[in-house]
Amino acid sequence: MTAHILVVEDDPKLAHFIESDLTLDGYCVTVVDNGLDGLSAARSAQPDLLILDWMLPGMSGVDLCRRLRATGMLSPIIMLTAKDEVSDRVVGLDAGADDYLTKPFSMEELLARVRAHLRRVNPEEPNILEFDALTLNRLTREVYLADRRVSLTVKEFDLIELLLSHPKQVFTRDQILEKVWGYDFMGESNIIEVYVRALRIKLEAHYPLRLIHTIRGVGYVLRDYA
Amino acid sequence: MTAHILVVEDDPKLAHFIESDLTLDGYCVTVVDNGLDGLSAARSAQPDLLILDWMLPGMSGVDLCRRLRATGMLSPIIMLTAKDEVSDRVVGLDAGADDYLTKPFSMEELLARVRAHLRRVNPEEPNILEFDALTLNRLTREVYLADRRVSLTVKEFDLIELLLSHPKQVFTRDQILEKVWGYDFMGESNIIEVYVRALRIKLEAHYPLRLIHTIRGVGYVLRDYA
DNA sequence: AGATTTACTGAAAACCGTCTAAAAATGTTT
DNA sequence: AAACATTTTTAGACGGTTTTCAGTAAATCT
Repeated sequence: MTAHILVVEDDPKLAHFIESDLTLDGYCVTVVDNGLDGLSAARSAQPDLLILDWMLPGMSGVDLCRRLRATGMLSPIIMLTAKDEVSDRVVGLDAGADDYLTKPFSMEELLARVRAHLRRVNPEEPNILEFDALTLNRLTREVYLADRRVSLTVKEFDLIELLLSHPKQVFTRDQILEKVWGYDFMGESNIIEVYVRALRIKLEAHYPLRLIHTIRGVGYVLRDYA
Repeated sequence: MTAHILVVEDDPKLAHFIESDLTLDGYCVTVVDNGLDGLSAARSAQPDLLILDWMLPGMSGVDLCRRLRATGMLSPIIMLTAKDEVSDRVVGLDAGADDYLTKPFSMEELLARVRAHLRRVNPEEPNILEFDALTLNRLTREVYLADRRVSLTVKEFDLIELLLSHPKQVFTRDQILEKVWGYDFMGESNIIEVYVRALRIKLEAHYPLRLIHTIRGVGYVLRDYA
């Protein structure tokens, strides 16, 4: 789920910066400090994105990039370099790099590019969610159940969208409260029950099967069996 | 289980804010107000994460950080500072800090970073646990025994989850009470026996082998031999 | 073997979570 | 401003879960 990023950087200080910022942004990060290790790490870990330094001991970032592309690596590659001549840039892109960042650069910039590339490869979450006879369209904010449109309020929609985003996965009350209502904590309230009931009434009015199930003491799930 | 956090902060007001917020988030928090105490507290308590103020009486946070790293402290360190010059940031990260927060900051921000760092160090546990014919899915909160779904109550689930997290490891009654019930102490009660029995009945109804074994005088184990 | 400790069993009691319906509060449209 | 829709709160009923209790069985020790 969370994207895995491989960083090949021999400057320990810079490597540490990059690692901590990427990690903070929620990525799973692996750092190695030379080209050979980069090659094997890339092959075994199958990262979703690679960040390679131009200059590396053993094998240069460009060579590493070329060899990875030659052996079928498709994930986006961002090159880091101290030089900014066009010729170098051409060499890098020619070797198969997708992007090119010249030192010094800000972490914001790196993070922005990482996000952009990952978004491109990993198309954002689908706009259509489906489960059993349920279909939800995030763009039109419409929900259909067995080809019949079900009209929902905002909160009802957000709730079913959450459940539909991970069918069969049990969501705790706290998770629901946080995702749908944005509350971190909330002293006793049965707002969730009220909305689950509203949804059930609307869904089960024209469909015989219960889809939203109560997991007593925990929360709720979307699934097609009892 | 619950992460232990050491806070070294000499401003009593800020220290109190941090302590109460972290405690509310479920962490076990220790607060000291100077570098020397911080050093000894860090060595004796082995915290999972440290929050150090940049400016401290006696020993600065940077020095403290450097000395801790020099003596093998591996836990993530978050520095708090009023300055935000890049040079300081570099000095801090250079001393071995993992992160850096400039005052004033919101508690949400601090909590988010704390969570992020702890998540990195303590990689979350697997969602699927298996042993013998038993399979437990933490996301769907379902337990299968020999391809047959076993429906469990919350406490039953939590108990089998604990046993399943370390098959063949004997759990004492106290451990079970703490992990499943959250009780630290409890005058005589046979809740555990009652729940073990409930689990055995449900599991052994369709499976011939006893998986939960009693270790007399100690507690219980999950294993496939007597 | 008998005494003593420890665990198991079955059922009742207490407790708590969820459902339900309706009213109150809030927001939106006409 | 009135009418309507949505969101949130309130309160009681219901039922499953959790816990306690008392009696029985099994293991350990003398």
